[in-house]
Amino acid sequence: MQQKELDGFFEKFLKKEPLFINKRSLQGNYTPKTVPHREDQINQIAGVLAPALRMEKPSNVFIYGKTGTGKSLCINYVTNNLLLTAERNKIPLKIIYLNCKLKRIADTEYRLMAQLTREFGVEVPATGLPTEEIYKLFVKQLDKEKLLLVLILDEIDQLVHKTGDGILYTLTRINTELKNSEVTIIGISNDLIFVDNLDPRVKSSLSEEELVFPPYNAIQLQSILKQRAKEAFRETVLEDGVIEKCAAYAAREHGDARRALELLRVAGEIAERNNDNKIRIKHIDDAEDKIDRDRVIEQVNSQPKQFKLTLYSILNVCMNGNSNGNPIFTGDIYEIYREACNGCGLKPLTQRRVSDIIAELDMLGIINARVVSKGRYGRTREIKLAIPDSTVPKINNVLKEGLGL
DNA sequence: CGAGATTCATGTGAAGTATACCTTTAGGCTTAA
DNA sequence: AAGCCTAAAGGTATACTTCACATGAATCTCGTA
Repeated sequence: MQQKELDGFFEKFLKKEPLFINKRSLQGNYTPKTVPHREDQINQIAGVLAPALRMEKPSNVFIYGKTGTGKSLCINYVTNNLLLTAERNKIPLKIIYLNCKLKRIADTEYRLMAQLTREFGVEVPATGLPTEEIYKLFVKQLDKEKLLLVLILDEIDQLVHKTGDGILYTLTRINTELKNSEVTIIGISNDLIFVDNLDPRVKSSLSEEELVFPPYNAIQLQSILKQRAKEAFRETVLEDGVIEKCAAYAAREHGDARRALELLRVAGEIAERNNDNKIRIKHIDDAEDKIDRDRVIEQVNSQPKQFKLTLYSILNVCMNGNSNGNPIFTGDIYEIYREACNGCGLKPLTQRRVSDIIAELDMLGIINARVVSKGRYGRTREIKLAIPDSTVPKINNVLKEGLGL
């Protein structure tokens, strides 16, 4: 009986006209044929990088802009084309893109160099070797034959925040050690004031060219959405006002185009799942919830156990005791944390370390933690959840599962 | 009443430790001439 | 004697701990008006 039902379901699914023609064009890593509202930036990047085709080292570039303002997209767009031309003309050009935020991949000097070396097809151990050794290995690989390397470091501010600007210094100086090859560095940062704390030597050599990506406004977002929607959906499936609403939502959050596109895509998926033949405005609201939830859950899940446990403790303190938005403090959390450690057989870390973990959770945007002085009553972090209440229980479950509680 | 000293709870920096992993080296064993 | 394997020695990166000092506004203290 159950089987029959399922059969019917699949049959119906097949007969139904799909909403999507090409879902890919709404996905994050998709590079469209044209990038509207970013002509200036693209031209500038192209202008800077073009000398590479004559085997001259392009200037280093520094790019600022909030998330979803098209930084990665434009870089991708330009470098892809550059690479094509280079291949056609047999120019030895290599482009490496690295996101420095990725835990355990490129978040320390050693790991960054190791990852770069791996890009040349050389396996390097995750630990054990001196960083210097890896550096030499990388230089050797790079200098084996004439090559222009364009190194794109995304979210470079995170890296510097964690490990200081020593890496950038070595990287900007690497050209002096190379005989055949040359390296151009493109740094991407969300943080506009981050450069000010850099060693002046690094600063000047890294930002030979600077480029700012302003946020998209609602009108621009609309046109982007329309362009992509045309590729993604069949013609009649969008209810009036859907695009406008997506754009408005995203404009509200510093013009984040990635978010707008995701909103539209997820709304489509929800509509499809509900057997609706149109994407309606209410689907967007559902989509917004779902995206927030999924993003946080994914982020939470990729954290190490101790981070999860710390977050779990924060969640518990927030929900149980003084729930209604009252801030909570490091001390409270550490107490609960210790208890929770007993609960799941994990060895408790020191408060010192937990304090650092809380700071990192703050950096990730899962919580808001602010150092406040409470006068006579000491000094502590004031911690608030940065995730919507509706998703808290779900995340709590995810954490419990991950910790075996 | 107000200026300065005190105080609390924890932030924060530096140095040390444990662990996991790496390469090098020396010793011991096997093998083949 | 040469070749190969193994274990010890000596090294590193990373996550964490230990120690010690820094912070900064509420509160206290005490001199002065």
